[in-house]
Amino acid sequence: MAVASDVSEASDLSDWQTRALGRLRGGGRRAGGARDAVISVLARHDCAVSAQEASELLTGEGREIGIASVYRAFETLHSLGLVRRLELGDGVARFEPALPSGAHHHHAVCEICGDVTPFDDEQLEAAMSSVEATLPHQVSSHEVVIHGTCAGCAEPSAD
Amino acid sequence: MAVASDVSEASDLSDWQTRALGRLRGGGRRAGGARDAVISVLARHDCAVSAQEASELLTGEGREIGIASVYRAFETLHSLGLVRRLELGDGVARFEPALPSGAHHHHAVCEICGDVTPFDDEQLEAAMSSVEATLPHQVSSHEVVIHGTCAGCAEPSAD
DNA sequence: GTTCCTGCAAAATTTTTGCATCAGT
DNA sequence: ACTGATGCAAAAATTTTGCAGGAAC
Repeated sequence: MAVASDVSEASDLSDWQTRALGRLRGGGRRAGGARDAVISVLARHDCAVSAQEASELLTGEGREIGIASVYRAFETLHSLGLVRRLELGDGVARFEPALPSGAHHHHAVCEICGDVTPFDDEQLEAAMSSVEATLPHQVSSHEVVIHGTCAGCAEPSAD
Repeated sequence: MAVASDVSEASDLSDWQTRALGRLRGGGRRAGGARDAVISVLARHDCAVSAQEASELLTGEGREIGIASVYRAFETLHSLGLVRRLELGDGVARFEPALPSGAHHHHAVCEICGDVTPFDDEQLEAAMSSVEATLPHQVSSHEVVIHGTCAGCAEPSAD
């Protein structure tokens, strides 16, 4: 299956949220509203959320968080390995939960509307592993970004 | 072979430079020193050059170019499909020649020293093609970024 | 009460834009 | 001369940092 949106991921995300909160507490850190809020946004959206988006989503649900706190939350989570940091080509950093299972997906970005579609593929991961084995690097992560036009934007409608 | 640095690419790059200059002339555009300078930097470096780097390289060889002109040159070349635009994870856009053959490579970035190593792999490209076929997108390009620690930085030397 | 967190504002970066000047055709 | 290219400076956008006030333990 190419598009990653299994039901199983729902519980993974719930686990992730619990784990993230636990890791923060365990590290001598405090519960702080802003950080929990950012974690909850990530847990609900899973895929590629920017600081702006997280801030707007939270504002939309009545939970207004300073943008600096959002960036700081992302930074903290990233340094703990709890989120992946992505750049999809528009000059904005995005973050998404790093699941303990190592499960992850990649992204197809529409050059017209900017829509981001997640996908995953076993053979692609296998090929990545092979390539990584040939590099002298100690690989910690990888990301694949596909650029193109999404089905909606490519539609031969009004032309 | 994993690391892309064939001798054959040298002539590809020479061709690319000629072609890029031709395309600019053909589009009613003028020769302008800044744009030619940026093209020559890309042709010589091939791999992932940022605006800052291009500017510094040119300054280093006595050819001082305004940073705005460098950005404008990249933009023009990108809109003509002559360069690929990349983001490797540090919040900076990088550009490299888009060869007419479609030949391209990907990048491994060291998280310690920031060094960028190009690589390519046929099987990886094949896997990418397969995945792309399953997407409803009209794919125009793709990029793969591997994050990790390079051999030099991983060395168990002074510890 | 102490320590960490949060938010605002200011700063630092990267990239874009306006405008007057300069260069290619 | 005309038109587009360039450079400088200002603006815009994204991200980071300083600091005072507030919250968690």
